[in-house]
Amino acid sequence: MQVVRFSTLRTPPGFDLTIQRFNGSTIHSTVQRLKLCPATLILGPMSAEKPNPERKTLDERAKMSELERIRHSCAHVMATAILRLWPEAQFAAGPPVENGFYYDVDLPHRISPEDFPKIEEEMKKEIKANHIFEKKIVPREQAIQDAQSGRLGGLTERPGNPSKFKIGNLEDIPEGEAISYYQNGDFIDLCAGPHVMRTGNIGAFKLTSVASAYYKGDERNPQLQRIYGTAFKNKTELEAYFTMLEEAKKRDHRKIGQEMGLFAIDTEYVGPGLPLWLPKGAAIAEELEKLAKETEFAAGYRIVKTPHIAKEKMYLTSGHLPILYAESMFPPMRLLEGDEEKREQEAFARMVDIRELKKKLDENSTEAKELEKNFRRLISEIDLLGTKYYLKAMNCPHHHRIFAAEPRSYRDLPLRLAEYGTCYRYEQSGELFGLMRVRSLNMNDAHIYCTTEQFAQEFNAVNEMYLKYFKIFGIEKYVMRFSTHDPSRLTGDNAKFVNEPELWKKTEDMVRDTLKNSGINYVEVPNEAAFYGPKIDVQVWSVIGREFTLATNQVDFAVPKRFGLVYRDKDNIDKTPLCIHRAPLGTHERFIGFLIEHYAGNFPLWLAPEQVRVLTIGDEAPLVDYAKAIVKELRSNMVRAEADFTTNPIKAKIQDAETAKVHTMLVIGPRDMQAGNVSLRVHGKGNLGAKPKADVIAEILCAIKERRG
RNA sequence: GCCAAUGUAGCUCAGUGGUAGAGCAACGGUUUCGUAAACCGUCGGUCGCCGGUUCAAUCCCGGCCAUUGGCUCCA
Repeated sequence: MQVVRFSTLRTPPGFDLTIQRFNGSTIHSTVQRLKLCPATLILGPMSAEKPNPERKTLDERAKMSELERIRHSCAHVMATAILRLWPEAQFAAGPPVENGFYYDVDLPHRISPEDFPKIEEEMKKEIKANHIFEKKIVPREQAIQDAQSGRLGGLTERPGNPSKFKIGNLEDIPEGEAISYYQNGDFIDLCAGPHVMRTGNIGAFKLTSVASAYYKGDERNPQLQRIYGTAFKNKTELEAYFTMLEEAKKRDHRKIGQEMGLFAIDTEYVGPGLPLWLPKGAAIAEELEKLAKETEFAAGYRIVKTPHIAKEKMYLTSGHLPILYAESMFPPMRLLEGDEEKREQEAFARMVDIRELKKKLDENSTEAKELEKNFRRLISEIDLLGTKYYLKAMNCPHHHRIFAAEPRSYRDLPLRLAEYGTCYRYEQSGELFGLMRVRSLNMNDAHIYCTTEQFAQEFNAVNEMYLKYFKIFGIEKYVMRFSTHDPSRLTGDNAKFVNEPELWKKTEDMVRDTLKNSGINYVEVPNEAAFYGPKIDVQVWSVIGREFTLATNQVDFAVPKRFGLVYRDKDNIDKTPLCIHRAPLGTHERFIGFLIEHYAGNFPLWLAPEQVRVLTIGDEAPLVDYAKAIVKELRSNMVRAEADFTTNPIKAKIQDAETAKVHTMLVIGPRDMQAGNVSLRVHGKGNLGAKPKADVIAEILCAIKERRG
């Protein structure tokens, strides 16, 4: 096994990006040919033990760049400064990260950005003192003792305030591995290094934000305050970094989406995470859908349409309910039939009575407890009344019922059912993020039912479809992630995966072989599979560096069986098909959010919300008539063309069109009209001069048809 | 969901314990102009919502909602 770290994904040249964690897991891969496009890889061996994702191996540490050492050292300096201000602070982990460093600290005082100046002041003192980062190897017993005395991650011994997180960190250090301290001035930290020579080697730094994080990334652990900062070799680089951040913010899809009028999120009337597609944004979605429909029709997919809701039984059968996926689904709506409504009202009335009675009693009395029991029984009684309907969070169960709607023969396979519909997922409020993470999802979804023999070819075809799409959009920076199951989670309280050990092995091997044989680069991530089978996700990064799954391709060997899906094989025996869930364009929301940032709003002609704007110089009637005819011709050819025939000066009209990121501007003045020309101007390319009207229109139609970048 | 910060006009943002401004946008008019902003005027806000303190709250305090930055989770 190898740990994979890679750099420079969505950061500008010269800035080192290290991704240590990948959805909570360290990236593993068994492959040697780890040339992930186009990320640079640094490989290092990994210990046989299940890794703590926070922990780097010694080998990885040895390879830390100068910049990482500066940042890591700066984290220690920050801890030193925080301790000068709040000596009781307890520290957990303080590594360098993609664009800087952080240190997790437990402290009753809530550190806010207002505290940054005084922390930075202390840090400057520590840097000015130019202390040496002194390394010391100590026996484990001494380390434990120093942690208990509060000396680790402290300036002095702190009786009664042991370094509790350092004790936990010590446990993660394998037996036999050297335990080392680093000391700068009074500050001693349990740390494997490496550091710069002296605190004075930290060139320029700045604290950036404060957040919270669970100790060791586990939500059962205490929440710590995570103080983020960044550091560079010198002030120039530090300033360049902040300039870059400002630039990145300008292409944030939320900002551009607002400016260009692509979508709106009306939290008051519609709800958080439920974007409204404005006409211009919807136009992009339509284009994506058109691309998908053309591609999929040619590849033998058939479109189906299904309702947005289904009975509870559907999801109990699929396994999404009662527990596994319940949190991610909107609560059900219930339809009461017959006398159920009456029974419900009676139960409610009784509940009110019970509450009143209970108020008069001592909470711990037997009678109160009995009433409480009755109250709960009534709740569960009500819960059982009526038929529950759920908003669908995925299309697969509906598609399974389509499979079941007719008798199937092996001759029908592979059966590829595609749907362009909306699903609804109840994402946690803190997860919502512009278009990238929403609660209503328009999916380019399909399910392929096939035999084991057909699997490899079908699975490959899906992967090729991704790559074809990515080429069209010029998406080059992505990582394919192959998620497998964790055998220890097939049964028991912590069970996450269907208990079919052999099928897991078989399908995972199939996927791995398919990937290897097709030469696709990927990383393998244990324990991240869907509950019904292994999957491949395509990971990309938003402009502010947040990671997202764009496309997905999943194997399902479990759910078709639960629905009793079968086809009659050649040997006259009924067999269960495999199912491939795939969404090469992910959801429209996320894909478009990504594309907005990818293109910085400057969409290619075929995708541009407003493809052409015709601008007249002045508003004389004959000129306007000439221009109107051009708009009409374009529109009758399905070109999204708008007109600006106002009396504003042409400079102002061009300014408006450029600001709106209109792809092609056709400027028409009296001279053009007389010659049967239009003056062509393309967004970002400036004035391309006068050309015959017919030629320009033909070229526009051609470029759209060919989806030219 | 958790931790923190933020919430002033459609947008970007000033500002104050004595019920608010600017630029852009929008609208009306003047201008008839050749490739990134012509000129004049008008409209526009229960200062996120609810409650508390106060003679008086947009400002201080509390709760809620939403957003942002993270964590956890995911397409």
